[in-house]
Amino acid sequence: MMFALVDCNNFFVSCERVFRPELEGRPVVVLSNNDGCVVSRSNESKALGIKMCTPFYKIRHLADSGTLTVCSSNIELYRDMSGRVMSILADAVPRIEVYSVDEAYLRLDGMNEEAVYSLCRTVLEKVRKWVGIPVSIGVAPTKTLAKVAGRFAKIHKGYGGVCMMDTEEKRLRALELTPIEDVWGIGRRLAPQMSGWGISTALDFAGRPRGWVSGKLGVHGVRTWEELHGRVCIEAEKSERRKSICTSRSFAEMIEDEGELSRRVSDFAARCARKLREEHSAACDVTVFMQTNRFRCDLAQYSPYVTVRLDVPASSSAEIVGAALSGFRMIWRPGYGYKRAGVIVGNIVASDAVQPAMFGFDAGLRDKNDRLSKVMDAVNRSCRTSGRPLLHLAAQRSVESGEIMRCDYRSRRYSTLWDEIIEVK
DNA sequence: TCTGGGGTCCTAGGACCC
DNA sequence: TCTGGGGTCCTAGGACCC
Repeated sequence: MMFALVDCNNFFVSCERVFRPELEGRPVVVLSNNDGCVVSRSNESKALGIKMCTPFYKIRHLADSGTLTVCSSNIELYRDMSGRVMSILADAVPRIEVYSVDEAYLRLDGMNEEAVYSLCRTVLEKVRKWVGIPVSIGVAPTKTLAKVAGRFAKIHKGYGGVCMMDTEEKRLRALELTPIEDVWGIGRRLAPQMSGWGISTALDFAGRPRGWVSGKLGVHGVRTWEELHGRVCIEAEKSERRKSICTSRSFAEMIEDEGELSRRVSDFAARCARKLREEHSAACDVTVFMQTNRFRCDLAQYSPYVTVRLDVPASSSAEIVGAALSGFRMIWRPGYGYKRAGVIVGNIVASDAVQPAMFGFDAGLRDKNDRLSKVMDAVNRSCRTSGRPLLHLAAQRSVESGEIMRCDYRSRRYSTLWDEIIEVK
């Protein structure tokens, strides 16, 4: 059995470059929401020493001097581009597993090495030619090893983007050359501990006895260890249905006003409800959280959250927003400047499996709410010209209404909005 | 002045039950 | 005075991922 990990290089930056070819070869970064910090870097900006998650204000001087090109994130564009890449992959093999917006695993069973290699080359070239996105592909017997191979495909030009780990010698050599902190599953917290235990490479880790790994790191560590030995442990595909859906934002300015914050929370809740309906799901739990500015040690901190339980799983905006607002009222305290808030809906089930409640929420009202949500969804689907919904509940205030979000370096919505596409032409 | 957003899984400890 | 033990479920928090 073989897995191929297909990974889009510097994905968000590469998406921007498709529509702005003049950025090729230049240092480019894409910023997070609110132009907060760096979330994607071109190789040239990595070479400048810019780290992932660097706050933008620390590198603003590079942008001002013209050294660095900065883009605000354009999530709709990236999602659209991701879909195009994934559909090419899905056409290439019988089974793919989309792991994230910029990564997917291909299952390559029953093929010999040459066939695998040639398939990977074809995929790489098609994605590059048809979508314009450069990818790296790592092939190995397990997903963790495919990640290792993918890293080599990315950092060593000699591979031409495809690295195959198809012999025992290559596996051992690759593990020897892979720092432990670059292994999938070894994160920020574990890496320093590893070095304390005298482990600096993946090979050092793989050389420890299984029992030792189990004692120190538990089942998670054992899985990684097994996978590095070439034995498949991480196979299960993610379930179809997400287990929780979160909508949250940091605010450009701190919010102190109760009404203002509750409108944002209502909006987050309505977005969660909409996402639920899009997936034909319903949720039993609605969690509301808010946070003060954790970087301002000089200010009082307060970061409460609460989960409101619904009697019957719901997906109508009215019910989800209602639950979120009741949670909001439980935890809101005056006198703080809130920098971030959000809503998480959890305990998600299929909406067609929902049993009507015998008591509690009135069935007639529920039905009315569901129908209202359907109508709103339909109207908003057919009237989306500005990227924001036309209809919303009175309690909401759209977080993307412009005046409250910063996005000074935003690219056009090249692939997703007709008015802007027409404008480009 | 200025620091993202959205997920998953595991585990320890408490509640509860017999 | 003396106060079991084991199993299961739930939850909060931590760690990881992109």
